[in-house]
Amino acid sequence: MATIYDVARAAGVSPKTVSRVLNGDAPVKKHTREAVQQAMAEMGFVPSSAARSMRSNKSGLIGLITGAISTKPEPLEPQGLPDLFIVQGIQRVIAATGKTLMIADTGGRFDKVAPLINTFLQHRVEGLIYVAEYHQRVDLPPVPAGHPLVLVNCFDACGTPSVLPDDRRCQRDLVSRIIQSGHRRIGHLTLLKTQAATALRIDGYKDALADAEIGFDPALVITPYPDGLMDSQLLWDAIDRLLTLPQPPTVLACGNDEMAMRVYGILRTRGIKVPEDISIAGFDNYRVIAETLYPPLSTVDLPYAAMGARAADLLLSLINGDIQTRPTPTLVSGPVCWRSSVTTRNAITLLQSKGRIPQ
Amino acid sequence: MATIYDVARAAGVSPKTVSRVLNGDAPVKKHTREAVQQAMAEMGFVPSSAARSMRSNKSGLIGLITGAISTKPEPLEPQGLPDLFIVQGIQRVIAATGKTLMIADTGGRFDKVAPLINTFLQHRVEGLIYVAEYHQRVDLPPVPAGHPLVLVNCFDACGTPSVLPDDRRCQRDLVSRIIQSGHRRIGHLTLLKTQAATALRIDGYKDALADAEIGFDPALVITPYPDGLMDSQLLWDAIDRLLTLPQPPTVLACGNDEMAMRVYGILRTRGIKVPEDISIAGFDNYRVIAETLYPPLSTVDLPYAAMGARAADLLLSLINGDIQTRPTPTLVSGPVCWRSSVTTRNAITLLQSKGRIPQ
DNA sequence: CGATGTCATGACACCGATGTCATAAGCTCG
DNA sequence: CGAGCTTATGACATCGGTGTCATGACATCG
Repeated sequence: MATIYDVARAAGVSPKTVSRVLNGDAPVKKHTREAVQQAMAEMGFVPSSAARSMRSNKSGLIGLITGAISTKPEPLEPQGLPDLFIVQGIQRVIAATGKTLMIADTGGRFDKVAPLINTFLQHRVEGLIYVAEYHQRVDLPPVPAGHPLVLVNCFDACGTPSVLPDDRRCQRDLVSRIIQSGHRRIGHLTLLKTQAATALRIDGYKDALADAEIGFDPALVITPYPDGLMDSQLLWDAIDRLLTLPQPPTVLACGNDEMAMRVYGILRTRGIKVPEDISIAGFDNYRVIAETLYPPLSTVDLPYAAMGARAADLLLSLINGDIQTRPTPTLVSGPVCWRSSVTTRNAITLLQSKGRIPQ
Repeated sequence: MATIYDVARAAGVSPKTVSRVLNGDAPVKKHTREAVQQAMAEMGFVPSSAARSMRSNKSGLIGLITGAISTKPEPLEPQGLPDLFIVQGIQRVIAATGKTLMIADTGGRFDKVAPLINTFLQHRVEGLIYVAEYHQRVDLPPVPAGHPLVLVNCFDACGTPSVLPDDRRCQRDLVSRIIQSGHRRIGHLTLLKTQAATALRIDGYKDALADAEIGFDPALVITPYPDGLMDSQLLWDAIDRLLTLPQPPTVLACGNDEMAMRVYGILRTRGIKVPEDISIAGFDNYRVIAETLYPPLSTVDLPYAAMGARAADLLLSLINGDIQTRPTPTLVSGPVCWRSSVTTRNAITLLQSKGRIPQ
């Protein structure tokens, strides 16, 4: 591969002049410049970023660690790959700055994180991003000082800057929108209790109820898969428990769009129509599901790409030294995506259930 | 950041000795080695791969270009992100060799491919992989000689080594399995005619029919979205045309799992039961869909991860010079995933439809 | 006209590893 | 005991760019 020395010889100038043409950091006579450019083109010269970064101590690299790209232990968690959208968002912002992203995944094994960080440090990355597969607490191996690190979709105990989904606000917005449509009894099928998002979303659910001055009924909140095993029978049992309540819910707000999809299937085989008999809402706006289901699913968009973009911006600020550290996590929320899986209950029904009009 | 010179000074040895400890390529007295290792640990020394690769002319980097990680122009094609699984497979193989993967995406814009290749060349990648989003022909900008390139999920006119899904064989296997279950009239809802996979799959469909000595009826093969616009009405029209045939199909083999999912929804709103009234099969084994649908979807696994792994193996061989070029594309197929969306028709029905038993 | 300044270019050192060769110490063996 | 060998270590050049400083050719100005 040709070097600036080869180019310099061919163009009859010094290597330094070639460097100047490359970077445009000092004036070069037009005639000289063109000779150099022609030589570069003829020889197919491509500058070596290794040599460049060695001298300048700037690699132009950003390291990204995720479990996203890898299959988990098997079987693949059908999580919905939200982390991939986070990577998208990061990629877009980083690419726009001319830096290059190095992506590595842990293959699901946490003990690979330290070696991966080491590899990145060898490449002298200017910053590191860690993307978790779902909202969780993590405990990363220590990163030497002077290497900015941003966590996305996760947080740690030592106040590392992080970008998190605003589960509470999203759930609140969704439930508020449902209430606005006239529903008063809202069932909530949660994800696992162990997931950080679950408690936050229950808080958001309660917030929305409180805003509308609706009392909270714990019987309406159920965790269908308490042990993480996704069994249709368990899901039906949970739904059944809700539907046989003295005052059954008119809508089921599911922990995510995938669960909503399962609920669709189960209800239909039981002869219950969606949304005529009962309304369904999801969470995540996992579009392949939400837009393809019939009827299309009302859900709330967890803006994973935006989270990624925010994280990248934050990292770039840290690299530039614009800001020091941000101990408070950055919360990102997304819009409610209203489709047709939740019916509008009319005002009379609404007022009746509020007790303002006798039934 | 500490260098081997700093370490050498701290340990009272020469830089070269530190290098020997690092690489273990020459004997070092135990006492000396331990002193060096301790110094390295204390100073948090991490070798610079830039310096290393400059001297050795080996970067240990593999460049991967894809549109996978990026949102397309908007709206996001709900393709199913198969290319991400390809990236998984590549990642796993590359990581096992100790090399590092640099991933960049085109953001859907083809004109970004050339600059991305250039960036990778600057980093002196040892090889390049291009991953397409769906089986297609591509025409990449030229890559300078001496840089191995492998195409995945795509091929070009100049015989660049490529790894492709064996659409024909997969479709044949799936249809054969359907025939084995007693079906004789098999509807086929194809993807776009412009997609490379479509013609191959129709060939596979015909192969399976021929194997079972069933005549091919062109009326059973329909492209529901001829213009690429996914409209439920168009899909219903296509299904309706099939169901109103003199001899309607007993099963619908869909172009992919997502289409199958839409078909589920549409049939149900028309009061047609799956699989009692009509069986459905998909394509891709997009698990979030295939396993979550109710009933779970019979489909065929396009082993994207395996394709990625094969591509990475192929690239590594090219880098090592083990092989020259492989002008024939490598075809990869996957197993039929039999679930419960296709019913078994009993032998009498089968024989009747073959005309061997009078009805 | 000479002092001063600007422009275009080159010489040279340097970034941090490693390959090559040299060398000192220790050992074997005739 | 010294030639010859192995072992452990160091000096130095090198990879391909870029930062620093120097230099020669002109232009400007008092």
